[in-house]
Amino acid sequence: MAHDDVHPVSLACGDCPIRHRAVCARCETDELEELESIKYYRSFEAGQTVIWSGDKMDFVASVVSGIATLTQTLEDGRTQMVGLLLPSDFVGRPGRESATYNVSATTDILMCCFRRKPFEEMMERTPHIAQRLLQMTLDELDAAREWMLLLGRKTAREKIASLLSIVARRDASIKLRASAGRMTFDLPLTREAMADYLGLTLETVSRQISALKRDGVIELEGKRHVTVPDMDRLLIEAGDDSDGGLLA
Amino acid sequence: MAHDDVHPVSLACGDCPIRHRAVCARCETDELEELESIKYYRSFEAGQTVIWSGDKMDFVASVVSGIATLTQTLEDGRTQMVGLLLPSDFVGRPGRESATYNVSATTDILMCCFRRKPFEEMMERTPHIAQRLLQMTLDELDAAREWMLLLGRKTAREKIASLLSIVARRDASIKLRASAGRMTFDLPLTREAMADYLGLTLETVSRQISALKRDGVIELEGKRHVTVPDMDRLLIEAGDDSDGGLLA
DNA sequence: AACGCGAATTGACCCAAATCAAGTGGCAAC
DNA sequence: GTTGCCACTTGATTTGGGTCAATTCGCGTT
Repeated sequence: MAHDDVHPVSLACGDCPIRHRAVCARCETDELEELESIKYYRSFEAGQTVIWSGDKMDFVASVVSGIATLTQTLEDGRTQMVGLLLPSDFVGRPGRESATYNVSATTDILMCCFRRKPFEEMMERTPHIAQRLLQMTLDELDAAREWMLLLGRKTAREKIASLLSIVARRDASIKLRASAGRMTFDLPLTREAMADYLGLTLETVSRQISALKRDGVIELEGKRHVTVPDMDRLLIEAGDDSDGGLLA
Repeated sequence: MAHDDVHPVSLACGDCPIRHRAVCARCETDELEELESIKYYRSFEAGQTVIWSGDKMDFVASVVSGIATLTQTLEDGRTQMVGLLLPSDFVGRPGRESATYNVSATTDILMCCFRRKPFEEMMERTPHIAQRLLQMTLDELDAAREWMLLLGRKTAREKIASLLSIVARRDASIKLRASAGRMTFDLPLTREAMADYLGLTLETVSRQISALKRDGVIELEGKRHVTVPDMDRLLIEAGDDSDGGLLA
């Protein structure tokens, strides 16, 4: 309902919290200055839609803070999340006129937007940007492929355990804590969003979370706050690697 | 069983059938010459494994001819295809030591391989390569996301219809024929490979193909040769867009 | 012509997850 | 403190696709 949108704030790139992880990570000072000249900030409230699939999109952007989702829909309303956007993640595709997915804010978010045309031109001239974007895109492709394995072959219980371990791992990496043994974190998603992520119904999500709780794999405080007493146990439930991914 | 591998043939890049669609598409003559110096050909027979997930991989490559698959596996043997590699598609990730997926030849294939280290160095210096690779990777990411919608939300019948329409569309684009009305093509995959692609069992694939035949959506000649009398009908069965994707 | 073999089909049965339908619990508004 | 709303839970029932098992269909070999 609210509009917010174009933001008064103008953060200097040097002070930006995602400076070293976003699409601008490899940029030199002079390149940053050029980016500054084509950037602007927009913010959205939790629940708002950032862009509708098919809409004209005259910018690309980085998520500065908060969480957003990419979703695809069949006409009869079935929806599948195809991307989870965390701080530093990139939205939009250079060279593409219109959006191919719905983008929605899950929490309040702040986005650093670049006007598309100037950004594309700059990308042609600035290998640092194209190189970084390539790296990020390859990472996303890997994530998408892992997700495909989950969607195609895992059971509901394994899907939930996988999602929990992904959130736990991410949370640990932000807080710089080891992702082993006992862990605690908040679920940034509603049951429905989890269902859309995992290709399940929200009822099944709820039941499986209850089952994992009953079996002592997780502990719950309220609906969203999760404690994992034994991370290895959770990883086994997720069905990935028997060895908690210590190698490689 | 057979070994083939390093190929005696040395095709000049100028005469290469995938010259204008592969990772080298944007390269100038001098850049091509440099690529020539680090490239070599390898061929594999249908059914052979090109690389095992986790193996050291000291090359990246383009598929020149034939079809290969990328698959991921859970320890208990459940497998999911996560990529279908057609001529001009790229295999391997610059900057990564070892393979993350199993790559197998579905038909006999020929691959144009580049030694990884020199390729990576060249990519740093040659924006044309990084730019093209970015474009290709973004396309693959889009394909992966469409695939995720299929895996997460489509019914078995819709999955089969979607796969058939993908194959039909690709076949039409190669033969430069309109992809409307009556169409005929060969399935390049076994029932099992289709099942791995779609997150189904091979029995379900077989049953749904029989059902589509029974309902007149497709006609079969042998196991592999398919005729679609009405492409629009198939697209409706696939569940994507009610309007056969005429817009955009 | 008989054999063997892998790919595919078909049937009978079963089960995990979807669907349909009540409830519960927390919290903001009046 | 009552009302209403929304996110979530839980139960009963159905069902789509998986599992197990038997054939069948090419097709190359001898």
